[in-house]
Amino acid sequence: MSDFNESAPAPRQGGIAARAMAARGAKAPDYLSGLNPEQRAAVETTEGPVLVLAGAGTGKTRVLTTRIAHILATGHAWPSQILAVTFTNKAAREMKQRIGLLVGGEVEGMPWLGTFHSIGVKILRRHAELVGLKPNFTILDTDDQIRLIKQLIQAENLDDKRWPARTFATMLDGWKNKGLSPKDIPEGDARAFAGKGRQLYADYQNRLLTLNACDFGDLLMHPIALFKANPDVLADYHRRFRYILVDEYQDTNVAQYLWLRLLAQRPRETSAKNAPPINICCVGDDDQSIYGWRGAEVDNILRFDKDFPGAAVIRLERNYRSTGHILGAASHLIAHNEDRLGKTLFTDTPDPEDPKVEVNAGWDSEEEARAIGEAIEDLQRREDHNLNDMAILVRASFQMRAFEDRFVTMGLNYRVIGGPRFYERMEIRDALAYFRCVCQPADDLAFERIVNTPKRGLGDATVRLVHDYARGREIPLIAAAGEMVETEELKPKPRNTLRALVADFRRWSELLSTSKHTELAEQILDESGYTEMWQNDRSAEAPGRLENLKELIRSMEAYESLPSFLEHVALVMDAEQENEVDAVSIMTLHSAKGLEFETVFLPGWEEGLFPHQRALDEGGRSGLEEERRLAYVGITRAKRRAKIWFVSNRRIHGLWQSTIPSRFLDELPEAHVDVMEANTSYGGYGAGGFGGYGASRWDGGAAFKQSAYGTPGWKRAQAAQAGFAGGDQQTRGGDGWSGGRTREISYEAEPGARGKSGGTGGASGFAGRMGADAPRERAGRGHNQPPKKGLGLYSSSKRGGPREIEGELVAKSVAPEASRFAAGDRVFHLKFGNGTVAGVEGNKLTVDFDKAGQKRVLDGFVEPA
DNA sequence: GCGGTGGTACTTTTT
DNA sequence: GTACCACCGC
Repeated sequence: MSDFNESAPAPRQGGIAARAMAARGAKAPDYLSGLNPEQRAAVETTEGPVLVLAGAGTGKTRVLTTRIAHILATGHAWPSQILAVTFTNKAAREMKQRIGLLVGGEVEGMPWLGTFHSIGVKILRRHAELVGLKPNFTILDTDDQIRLIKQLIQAENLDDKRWPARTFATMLDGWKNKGLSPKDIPEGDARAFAGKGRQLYADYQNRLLTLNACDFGDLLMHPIALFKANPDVLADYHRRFRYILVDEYQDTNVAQYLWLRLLAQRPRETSAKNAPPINICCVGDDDQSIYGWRGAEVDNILRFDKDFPGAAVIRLERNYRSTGHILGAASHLIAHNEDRLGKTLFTDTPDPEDPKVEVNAGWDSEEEARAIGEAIEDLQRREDHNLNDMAILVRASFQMRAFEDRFVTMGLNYRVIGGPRFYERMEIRDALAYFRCVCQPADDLAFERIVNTPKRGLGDATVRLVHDYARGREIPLIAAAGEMVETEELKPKPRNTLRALVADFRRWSELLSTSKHTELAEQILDESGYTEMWQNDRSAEAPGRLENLKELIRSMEAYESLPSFLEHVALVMDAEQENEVDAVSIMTLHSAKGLEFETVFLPGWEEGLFPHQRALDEGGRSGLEEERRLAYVGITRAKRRAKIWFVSNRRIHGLWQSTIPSRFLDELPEAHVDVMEANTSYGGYGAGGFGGYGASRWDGGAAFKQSAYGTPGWKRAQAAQAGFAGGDQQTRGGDGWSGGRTREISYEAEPGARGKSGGTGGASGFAGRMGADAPRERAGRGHNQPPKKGLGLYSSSKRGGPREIEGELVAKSVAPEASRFAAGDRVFHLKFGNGTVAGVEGNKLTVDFDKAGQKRVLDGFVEPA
């Protein structure tokens, strides 16, 4: 293994360079100034295992990057001797950039800074043959994986409806997260899939080997197996990596843990007695572990000092991000968790002017969206607050819809973070499949994807024949196709088409070494008819897809060849997005981790949604604790303002349910919280206990500031709700949503509510807000009346709604001013396509779309056709 | 090869 | 309620 020839001997700790540094060191180097004592300890404790428990906003990334700079500056190691792993490409990019700021170009010499997966590939490419792969193996994405599994399930003669490939893929993922190979999986799992669980897993792995392919899990599994089976290889890495740094350690799964342990610990009976130690430093926050559901083991961080005896544990608790109220609220909340190492965040700069955390109540999700929209405009107007500094963090993505709808009608710029990503779009995947076939003619999955895209008359029947032929001879599909077109086995028409296609691929492959890769890529898409397919497509998405294809080619410029671009794409499924327009961000709590905003809106704090019922049902207490950590993450994203909302009615799976406030609200400390009086809103929790949780201070009006809850309006409203919810209960049943936490409607508490069916009495309470008839209808029918109102503009998002076009689809005109369009104009809309303006009202247009029918849209969303 | 229909699922998401 | 998928019929 002379892979490491470039690795010069490490500067030893006692070495001259290091001592010189130390001697000079009374005066701390620049990069250390500005660190607080704990941060500095975390940076300077270079030797031995170190666990840095870095609370939210305590300068975690700074510590990590400064530590690396320090190791380099003091001559403890060369850049190539540092292994630094992150979870996401984004984190890796940021780290690299920040190290660059500290040490300059030296960061370029850090080949081992990257995600677990990218480093995994790197290792695997060097030793591919040791696990039965060729070094140019392909990395499958989830799509390919599922198609492959499906084939295997069918090959086993299992009903793929009863045994969906998706489910198997999830199990597979779980096994690989735990580092289990087919022989290691639990008996129960082995018996899954009609007793074929283990068999299928083994088949799947074999199939991957013949395809010369890996899935994401294998990028960790293979290196682990490789290290175990080849101690000499592992020893080489031991010699190489002097310093190992791990970001977000609380998110590591078992496989990643095993991988790290192999790299960080020499076997005890090592011959290299005098070998220098390997120093591992893990940075994380147990309170921000929110990925248990995808295999992360908080336990890894909780157990660190047992795994690495003598570990120094350094706590970073000084928070530089948020106000005292926000920290107070978040800390008090998270203190309800039992399984934690315990940290208390504090700030040095409390300010009496700081706003407390707000809790607001609303009637339903539409009202919630409206009120938040108003709050946003208010901040914008009165405080000159940038939209870019505000975010709405939701528990589940279906919540986004209400905000999108509302903001579109308001003309408020927004951006949805984390929708379907660039490389996941159909057209991009198709294009990539073409490129893969050209670069790796054995990539059957890619070939299957595009044989008949665009439609060229090579349907299932033909493909099956080619498949059988290929199987029989154990050759790839393209090769099989190439042979078959010379025989009589196919009917003339498909034979000719297939012959042409095979010839195309052959030709493109030959151009691989001579043409410029961007030109070749374009040529492939043109000659295959793929571009044309979208040009001929009259649907509204087609122009966007063509644009995406162009963007794909453009982004290839940065790479030197098609294969190197494909590798990048396989590992980096996100694409950078612009932040140039001022817009409110809407995203899930999960995707908010690591971000910060001046103002954060946290809607949907209701039992069943947050904490999510499923987390409770499936995860029990630890599920609840993870939900609580999610809440903690949410609150700590805010620098200055956190505004929490809950509503009393929400539609889940199509049914309107009455909901009760989240238990997390009760876990917030009163001292740091303001309960807002509902002014434009009605939030009703007058009656009833917190089923099983005793009284909540949200149950009564008492806790509400300047309570309006004694007023007649409030009482009527309450009555209306009791009547409504009472009826609602019948329809709800035990459908999983309600679980044991169904709101107990307390007629006793509000006797007047009964019989009257509440509605009419409540009307005045709602009038002007809900529309005078809404409550009557709701309460009167007694169940499942959607508190429907409003125009239902923008029925919005199937995939490809605003979410997909993200950032481009923010309304351009915010102020309702005269429209630049007039009736009769032809216009184009990113989502609805072409249409004719039927009417104009300020900046709102009524447009008859050719495809989508008549819609009302803001003129900022369309352009002249 | 398509388009309509019916059945089903429906938290969170990276690589 | 709705979105997606799979299947069936033309």
